[in-house]
Amino acid sequence: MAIGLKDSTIKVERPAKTLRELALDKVREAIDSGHFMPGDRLVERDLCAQLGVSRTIVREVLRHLESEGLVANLPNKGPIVARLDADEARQIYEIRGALEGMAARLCAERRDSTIVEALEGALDDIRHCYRKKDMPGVLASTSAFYQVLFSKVDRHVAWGIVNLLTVRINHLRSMTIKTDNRNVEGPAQMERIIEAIRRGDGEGAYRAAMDHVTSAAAIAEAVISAQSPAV
Amino acid sequence: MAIGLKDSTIKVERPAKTLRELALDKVREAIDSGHFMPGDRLVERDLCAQLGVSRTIVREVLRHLESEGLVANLPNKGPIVARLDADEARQIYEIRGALEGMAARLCAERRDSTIVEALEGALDDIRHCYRKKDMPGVLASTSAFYQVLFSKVDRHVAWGIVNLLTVRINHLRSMTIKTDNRNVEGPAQMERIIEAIRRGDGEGAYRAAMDHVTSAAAIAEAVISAQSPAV
DNA sequence: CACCATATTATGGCGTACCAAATACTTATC
DNA sequence: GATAAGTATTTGGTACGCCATAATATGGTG
Repeated sequence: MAIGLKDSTIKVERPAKTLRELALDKVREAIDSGHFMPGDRLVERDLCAQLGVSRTIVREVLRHLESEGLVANLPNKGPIVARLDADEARQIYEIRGALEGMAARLCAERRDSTIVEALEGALDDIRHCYRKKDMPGVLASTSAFYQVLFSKVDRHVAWGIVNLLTVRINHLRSMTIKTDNRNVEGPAQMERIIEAIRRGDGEGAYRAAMDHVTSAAAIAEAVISAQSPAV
Repeated sequence: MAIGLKDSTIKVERPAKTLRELALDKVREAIDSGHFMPGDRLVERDLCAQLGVSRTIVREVLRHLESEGLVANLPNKGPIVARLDADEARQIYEIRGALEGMAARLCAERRDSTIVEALEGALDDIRHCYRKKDMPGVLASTSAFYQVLFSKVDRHVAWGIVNLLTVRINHLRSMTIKTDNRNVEGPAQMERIIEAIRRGDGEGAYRAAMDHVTSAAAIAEAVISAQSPAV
């Protein structure tokens, strides 16, 4: 397992991550864990101190996050954690719907039983995490579910984009999965995706994947409008 | 004032671009103009000299391009201009199809006559550039056409992604538009998109946009397999 | 002559110090 | 009390230096 992308060799994934990559992960993690809230200023030298790295690194990390859309840069004022408004969130969910629907369709058309098995496995993980109330686990295994969808049909570019977008709505995701009934509705929708793929119904798989994202988006919309009554 | 991220106000776009942004544009331009070829090493200190900026800037630029996928970083060897293989190009065209199809559908469903007018205008530009054999102009006005598609339904996130992907296949694009008959086939396909939008046919607009990308992808595939007989 | 160990070089990774310009915050003066 | 002047704060940008590693050259030894 964990075949990765294309290396047939048995190389160690990350022999030595650079300090920059470590710092990047830390800051990203800090943002979507809520340690840095949207709108917070990210003062370079403060980050240097907190991360224990030089300004060079911090600047590169901030640029990277900026190009990912997690950080916004106010001219002559510096970087802040990007705010996510309802409209942007809506667009992100919409794009995910289009891409995940596409992947689901391709999976259905490929008629490969290992796809169904892998998806069932991921779905089991999700249900298991829900039962244990392991919410980070739910997020991770949900991502794993979709990763199967994309990687089984070798769509790593699309998967990269979905991942990029997902980071930006991560805090919304953690709220949507805690919603009443999402623990049964979510897996049920994913089961429908699997069903459509199993019977080779591309159109049905597309719609099922789309439905899943759409309902998540609806919950997210409710959440976002509840938490910011007045922008 | 300055509500935050999206300014619908009439602010001057770039009163003062930072040096870093200038350098970023320069390098990006150098890559897709072919000044730097895929596989070329991008030695930091050389770039400093060529651009006349400090290493800090160069590094930030390289990181940015890396996250855009235009530059790849070989561990312990440094950055090179990313190679684009046929499979990746195929995936990029596929994603563009999904997103542009989505935008076209939304345009059709909105039933706004100004959309049709704007698209006709852009298409006229394209035809005009073809007549003048102004190939960079064709590329630019084709982009403008699609930008209308996305911006008229306020999908700037999707537009951003399409743009990101487009940069990576830019040299392919410049070859596809030079293909025999593309100067009549391309505009004809775009006309069909407009027609579907005009009659409010969402599904038709989706398919027409998809067709246009698909045929471009087919040409690109031919080009890429012709220019690299053996990888 | 073949081969292995040791320099040298090129380059990325990382850090420090410094300057200039813009913004925000005080303070002093009238 | 309001305004002008001065002072931090912080980014944008530069210059330089150090270390680690990989590739290449060099040289010595059997």
